[in-house]
Amino acid sequence: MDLDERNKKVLQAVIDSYISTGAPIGSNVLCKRYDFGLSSATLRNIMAELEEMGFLSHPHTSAGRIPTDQGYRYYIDGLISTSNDVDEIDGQIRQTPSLQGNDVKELMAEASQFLATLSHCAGVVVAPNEPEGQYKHIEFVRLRGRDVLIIFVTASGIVQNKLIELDEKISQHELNYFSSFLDEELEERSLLEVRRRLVEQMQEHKLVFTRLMEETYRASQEVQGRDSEHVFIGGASQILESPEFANVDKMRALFKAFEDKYKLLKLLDRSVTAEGIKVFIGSENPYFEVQGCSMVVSNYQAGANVVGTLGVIGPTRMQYKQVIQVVDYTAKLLSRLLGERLQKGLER
Amino acid sequence: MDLDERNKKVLQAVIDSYISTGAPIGSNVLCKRYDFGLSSATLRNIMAELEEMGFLSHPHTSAGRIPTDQGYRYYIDGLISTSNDVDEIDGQIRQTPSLQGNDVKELMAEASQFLATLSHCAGVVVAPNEPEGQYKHIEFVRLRGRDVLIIFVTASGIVQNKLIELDEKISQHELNYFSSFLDEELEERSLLEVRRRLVEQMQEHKLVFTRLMEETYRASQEVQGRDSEHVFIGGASQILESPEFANVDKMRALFKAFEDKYKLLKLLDRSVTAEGIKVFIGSENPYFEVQGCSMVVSNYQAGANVVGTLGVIGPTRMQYKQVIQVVDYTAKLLSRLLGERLQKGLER
DNA sequence: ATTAGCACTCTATTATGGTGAGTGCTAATA
DNA sequence: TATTAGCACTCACCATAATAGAGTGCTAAT
Repeated sequence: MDLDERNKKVLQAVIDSYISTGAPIGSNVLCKRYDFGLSSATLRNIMAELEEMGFLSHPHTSAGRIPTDQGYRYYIDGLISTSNDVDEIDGQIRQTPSLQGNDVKELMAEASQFLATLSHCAGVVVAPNEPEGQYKHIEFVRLRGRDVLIIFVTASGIVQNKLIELDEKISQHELNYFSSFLDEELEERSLLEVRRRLVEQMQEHKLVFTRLMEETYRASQEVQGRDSEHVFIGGASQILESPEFANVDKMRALFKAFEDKYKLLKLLDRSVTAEGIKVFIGSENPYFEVQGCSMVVSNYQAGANVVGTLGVIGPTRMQYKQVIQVVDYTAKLLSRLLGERLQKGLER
Repeated sequence: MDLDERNKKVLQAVIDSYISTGAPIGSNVLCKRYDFGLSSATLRNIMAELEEMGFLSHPHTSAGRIPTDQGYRYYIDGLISTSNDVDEIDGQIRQTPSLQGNDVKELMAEASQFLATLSHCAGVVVAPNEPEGQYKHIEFVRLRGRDVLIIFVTASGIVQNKLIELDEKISQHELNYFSSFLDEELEERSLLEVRRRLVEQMQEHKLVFTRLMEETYRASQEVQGRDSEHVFIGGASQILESPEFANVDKMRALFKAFEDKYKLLKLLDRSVTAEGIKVFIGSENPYFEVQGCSMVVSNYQAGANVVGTLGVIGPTRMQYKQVIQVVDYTAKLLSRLLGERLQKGLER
């Protein structure tokens, strides 16, 4: 399905126009606004052709053309492959305060807000999941005789805490002993190894500590858990600004979808397999039921490993050029920040 | 401004009807649906009187009556003082899964969701703030030479962590020493005392530890911090179900307001001074600009102290009876759970 | 004091016609 | 052969008008 150079230009123009005005565009306006050296009649023929091929459509007989999802797809594929232009949003990014959260969760929340502000879409960030992440420290704090607070720390500074109730009393002294034991045992291991090691240990020592080990095991799972607490949505109200969501039912559907963070999580996790920016247009995404939405997503890294996903959700008619740049920038920014944190955790 | 028994009944009926149907009610329908033993003409006179007094109003000449904010106020004041009826929502509450979060934050998020589900409004919970809360433990984890992770734990099991960079290198051994020192020094003290003590200590020891103390001080502030991270909103999309928000602009305004959690925080913190349920109707609340909203809020406790606020935000036309019961129930439930946690932390 | 009756008011709904942007087709043109 | 001018036709959109119906306020009778 390849297009003539001229047709390509016309398609581009139609989509550009539609993206910026939101109104269907007719042959006359197109002819006047862009300089094709062609008459409106010829444009009409071309547009009819593009419609035939599935790139454009008609809201009704006497309206102008609007892009179909397939049209957007063609447009964006062209965009991504040739996106070496100067950063047009550079100025905006400079003006926006950067991320500085201490806590990883804080950082994620800020990043989602950052995305939203710059893209005028809802920003979504899935918190890091590092099976290769390194164990750093475990701490047990005895509260009452049988109640113990477990604090699990990874090298990149993620802290997971958990309140449990043991079957038997245990002293703080014993807890400290056990914590040093684990620190020594698990030092420098990856979370995956940590869990394997814990299982082995549990089979050896069939003691009081078994329960503690079990819970430590759970904590190590939770630290890289994939539940709704690990999804951050910022600036959802940005979407409400766009006229395509000036419809009450659509809004409702959208916010319902946002509340089901778990689904969103699965969606984002599955969507992004390869590295780099990915764009999902309208119906292309089977998991997100809301009509007329697109997603622009990317991976981010901590050190050498891809650990999470971030992106934006907005109307299909969005400013893809800018949005792609913003998502790309944010992914790189977050990767850099996490990389730094990781460095701090690993060096000695 | 006291009402005749008969007028009271009519007002009650009008508001009941309006709350359940959402449509202005006329004298004819009122006459047929409720059994006053009065003709529609008499009701017309009464309604005109109630309007005169400011309890009812007219959308336009030939429409039925709807309650004013003042009308609601009267209605609710009567409601609260006489709310000793059987729990009508009892069944629903039993069917709804209860709160079980481990982490305090998780618990708060669950509570906001719980409120929303039962009240069909947005649920809001402000996380506990306990100046009287007790210090339990501090832990310093050395990451790289100058980077240290501070973990601050209170008796009720709240964990606050913070990543800092010192000016000088420091060994894990020194950190452990300092942590034991602080644990001994601050044991059993309230957060308020902890901060006072830290200031004193800082003046005595003008050493490397000063920076650590400073940051410990900050962590102790943050643990009872009052920033946007401490506000939990659940089920905001519930509000979208009600027809009064079927208006796009209102929706927008509402969600904008929800995103400004900081403002919401101040609003809730200020609103509730006395104990017990409070209801804010429409314009009564000067800080929340969205028109047509009411709030039902209550305090909750940890042990003997009031530590936080929770409630719901919904359309002025909400099922106050049920909602009040739900908010009351949730506040008590949360108080109980926090009380239990606190017990665990304090006993030895 | 209450009620029946009635004229009046105002919204909501439906019907109607005009307007204009845009198309598709045909015939003329380069 | 590709392009263009011209023209009839379509259809959403808007404003206006007409109608129906719910509800009121007032007056006079009970």
